[in-house]
Amino acid sequence: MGRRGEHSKSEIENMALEAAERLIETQGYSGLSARKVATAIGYTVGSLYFVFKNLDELIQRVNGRTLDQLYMVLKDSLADCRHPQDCLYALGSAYIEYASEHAHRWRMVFEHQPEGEGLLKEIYEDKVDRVYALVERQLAALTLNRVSEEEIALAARALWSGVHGIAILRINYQLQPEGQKSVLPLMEHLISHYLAGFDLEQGEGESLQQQVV
Amino acid sequence: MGRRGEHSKSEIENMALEAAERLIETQGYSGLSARKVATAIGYTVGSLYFVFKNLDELIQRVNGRTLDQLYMVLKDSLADCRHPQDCLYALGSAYIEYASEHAHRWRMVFEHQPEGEGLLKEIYEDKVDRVYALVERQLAALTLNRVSEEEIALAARALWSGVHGIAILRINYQLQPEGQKSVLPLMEHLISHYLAGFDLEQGEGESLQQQVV
DNA sequence: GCGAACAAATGAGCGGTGTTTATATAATAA
DNA sequence: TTATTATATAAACACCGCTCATTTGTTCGC
Repeated sequence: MGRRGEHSKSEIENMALEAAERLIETQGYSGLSARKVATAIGYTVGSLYFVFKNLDELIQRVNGRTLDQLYMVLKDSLADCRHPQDCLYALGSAYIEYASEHAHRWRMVFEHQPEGEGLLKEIYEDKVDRVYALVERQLAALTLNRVSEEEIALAARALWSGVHGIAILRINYQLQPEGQKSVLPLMEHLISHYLAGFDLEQGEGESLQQQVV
Repeated sequence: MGRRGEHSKSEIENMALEAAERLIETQGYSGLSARKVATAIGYTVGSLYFVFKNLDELIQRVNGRTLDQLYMVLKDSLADCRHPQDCLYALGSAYIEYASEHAHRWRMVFEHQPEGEGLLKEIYEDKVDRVYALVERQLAALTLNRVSEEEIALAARALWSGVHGIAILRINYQLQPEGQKSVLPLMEHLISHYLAGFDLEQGEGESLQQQVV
């Protein structure tokens, strides 16, 4: 055997990532295994380890692609909104919809802890930051320059933690009988209340500066 | 061998749960295995399956105990507060502290999906509801009877999703160099802004009733 | 006291996992 | 054409969850 050159290294890489995504999407994390991925692309286990250091790296790569895809979806969701608050609703709606449609793959992004100090981890964090930046931009537009950049960053993380939590609620109950009702009003409720408070408190001097994570 | 009657079934059960908790707390979910638990309590694998249907059930039992413990901690955190908003801060602070101190075990509660339709799952959900009820009680006190019970329940879930997200931020970055700074101001920021918006919008008629999950 | 019945505990075994490595093979260079 | 090099393989290792025939200790009827 040894069909040298039939597929380039990066081709195998792509095939493996796509196969892994398919497995995760349909069977969840527990449905993923090196042998299954290898079989799905017509190779054997060993070849996978020729391309990826280990399964952890493959998962991180899948997560990276998921984050890219999520970013695109969120970015596109801003096409039809004008007022920042509506744009935040649009982002929240798109976020929850994506999480719901790709529940397994989406969950893996947050549940799989990237281990080690590799370059891959930094790329990973940049991708996360890029998603948050979309929220920050809307918050900045909403508050003009009345609020510091740092506080905007923190507000985005606090607010989006809430939207994230609602997305988790959504996918946890989407298989139950009473899970048919929309969760979007809950998301809008959270955002509107939060923003209303933001406008109110502005000027009271309760700064959050320097309070990073 | 066969040391019949040395430990009762429930004794073995308890020993196993404690050993499992220790393993999870120190090595995370991946450090847990039936053989390790069995060895830790001086038995063999087979005996574990005499007490638990499978490893999934053992994990659900561990999660149940974690939820009980979390409930107690949250309940105790309310001892020194008077105003509902301060009580919410206290709950948030206790929640984040518990999550941070028992990160692995706490994460498992949310990341391990209870499978099947067993009785255990319902007990599990009751334990979750009991935790939410602590938040609902403060929100109810804060809004008196201006807000319906159902809306309170939803508000509690929306708000606490945010606090939960902040707790995740906390444990994700607690090992990093810049992770030393407190996340508590971020939590108070979220709660105060959300509550401020709650008071504002009240009366505008944007009801969330019937919008369950 | 003794054998039968029963409950408790074992440990080998099954099919699976991630990962490593010696080996075989196909494409390329000399 | 031969030697080299890059691919791909299959076997092996140690572990995993889980099952079950078997052994063991206890207890009960006689």
